Amino acid sequence: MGSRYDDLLSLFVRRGFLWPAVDLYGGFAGFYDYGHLGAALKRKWEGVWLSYFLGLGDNYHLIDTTTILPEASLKASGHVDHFTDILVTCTKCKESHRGDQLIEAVTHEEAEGLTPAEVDAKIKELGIRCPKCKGELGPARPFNMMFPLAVGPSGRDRAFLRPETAQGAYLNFKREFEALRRKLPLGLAIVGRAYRNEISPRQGTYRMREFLQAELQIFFDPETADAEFPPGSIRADPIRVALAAEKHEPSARDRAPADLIARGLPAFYVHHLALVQRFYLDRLQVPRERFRFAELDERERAFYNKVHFDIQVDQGSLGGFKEVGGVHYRTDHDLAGHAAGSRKDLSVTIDGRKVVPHVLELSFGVDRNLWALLDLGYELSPSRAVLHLPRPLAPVAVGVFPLLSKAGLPERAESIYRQLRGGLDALYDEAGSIGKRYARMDEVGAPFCATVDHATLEDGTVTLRERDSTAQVRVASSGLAATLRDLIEGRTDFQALGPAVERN
RNA sequence: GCAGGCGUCAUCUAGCCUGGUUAGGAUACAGGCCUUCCAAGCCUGAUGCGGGGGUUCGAAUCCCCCCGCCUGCACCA
Repeated sequence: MGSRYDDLLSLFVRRGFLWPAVDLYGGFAGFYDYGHLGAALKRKWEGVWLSYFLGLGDNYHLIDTTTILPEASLKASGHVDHFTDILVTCTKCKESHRGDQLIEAVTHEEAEGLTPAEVDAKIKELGIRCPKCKGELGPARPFNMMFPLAVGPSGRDRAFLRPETAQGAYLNFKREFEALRRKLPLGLAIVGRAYRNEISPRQGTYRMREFLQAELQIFFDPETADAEFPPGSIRADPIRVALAAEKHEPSARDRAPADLIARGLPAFYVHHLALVQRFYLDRLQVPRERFRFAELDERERAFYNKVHFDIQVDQGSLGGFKEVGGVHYRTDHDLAGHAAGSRKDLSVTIDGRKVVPHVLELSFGVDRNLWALLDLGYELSPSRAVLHLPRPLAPVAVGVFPLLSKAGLPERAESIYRQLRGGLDALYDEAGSIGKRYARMDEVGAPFCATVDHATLEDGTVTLRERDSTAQVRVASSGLAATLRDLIEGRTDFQALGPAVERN
C-alpha cells in the first residue's frame, strides 16, 4: 500500500507537476505548489470545465469574487456557526472530543451552537467524563475551520478567508440578475481559491488548506425547474450511482434516470447528474467503471444541502473511490440567509410571482480532479511509463525532434518547432537517443511526437507518433499545426492520416 | 489533535543497531562521442544526511525539541 501514491508523487516532483509548498523549508502541511506542467494542466482543465459548464445554458456566466469575506456575510451563510466545533480535550488521555456530541449523547437534545462557557457548564452539570478513559475533561475551546483575519488598521473588522467560492455567487446574484435582464435560470460560475483550516491535511492534494474550486451555481425557479431541465434529453444516459444504503459496496450500478426520479429525486437534479457524468466520461475520458455518484445520507450532508451526491473517481493512489466534487441542491437556503442577514429583498418576480430562486450547485475541487486524472492516466510498467492524459489537457501537445543530431536535421526540426509553438504547446528536444526522447514525452503525457529524418529534407514529411499506440505515420510538415489541432480537438482520427510506418 | 511508523543527491536507495567512510550505488540530468525511430553503449560532470540544540576529541549514526510525510483514530463543504 502506498507505492502507487509514491510513484505518482515521484512523477509529479521529477517532471514538474506539483510538490509540497515551501519544501525548501521542510514543507507546509496542507499546501501544494504547481510546477510548469501542473500549472499548464490546471489551466487547460479550467478551460475545458468552463467551456462545458458555461455551455450548458444561454444565461450562464463566469464571475470573479473576493477571497476575503466579512464576518456578517459568513454569519448569514451559516459558516460562522456551523463551521465551528467546540472541542474538549481529556486531561488524562489527551483525546479531543466535540463538546456538543458529548452533551447530546447524554441529553439526546441538540447541543450544536453552544458557546464554550455553556459547554463547560453543561459538562460540569451532567458530570460528563472522557468517554475513552473516564478522565477529567479540560476546558472547552472553539475550533473554526475558517481562517480568521483582522482587516484594517484597527483589526476590529472581523473577516475570514472564504471557505467556499459559492458565497461569491450568492452575494452577487441580485446584481447579475439585474445586469442580465432578470432571467432565470441564471448560472454564475466561479473558479477560485478557497480556504479551510483542516485538522489533518493528508493524501496529497486531496485534503488541503488552500485549494481551487470550480463551481457553477444555477439559480432557478423551483416551480418550473423540472420543465426547465427536462429529463427527456438525458433519458438514454444510465447514471452510475451508489445510493446511501449501499455506499460501502465497492462500486456502483447504472440506473436509468427515470428510476432515480421514481426514487424521489427531483427531475431537474437527475438531469444535472447526467450532464456532470457526461463531462467526466466524454470530456475527461474517465473510464465508466471508475466513475460514480455517491449519495450522502442526512447525517453526512452539509447543513445547507437538501440533496447531495458526491462525484467520485476511483483512484489507486488514494485507495479507491474518492470525492472530486458534488452536486448539491441548496434550495433557497443561501439567498434566504443573505436576505435575512443583509435585510435586502433577494426575491425576484417571475411571471407575476415573487420567488426566492433555488440553487443547484455543481461543485468541483480542481486539485482533486487533477490528481484523479493524473492517477487514472499514469501507466507504470517495467517497459513503459506513460501518462494517458486526454489530448486537450496535455501540457505538452507535441515533441519535435531531429532523428539524429547532425546532417542538418536539428536545424530543420527547430524550424518546424518554431512554426508550431505559436499555436501549440510544442517542445524541442535533441538530447539523448530518439527512444529516450519518446520516453520523456510519454511520461509527461504529450500525445504526439514529430520527428525529422532524412526523408524530411527530401519531401518535407515528418513522422508523427501517437503516444498511446506508439504508432507512426508520415505527414507533411507544412500542414502539421492544423493536423495536430484536428487530432487534439477530435476532428481527425490518427489512423485516418495514413498507413502506419513500419518499425525497423 | 492523539497513537504508531518514517525523513540520506532530482528520484529510488546503502550506510544508522555497534559514532571515525573521500557518505556508496542505480536511475534521471548536463556536456561530449557514437547512432537512420522507441529509456542501447562509452567518456566527463554536477547535486545529498529535513531544521535547531545537546552529548562527544569526533555525529548521517546517540539524546531532546521543531517541521514534514505515511497509516489508523478523531474531524471532514
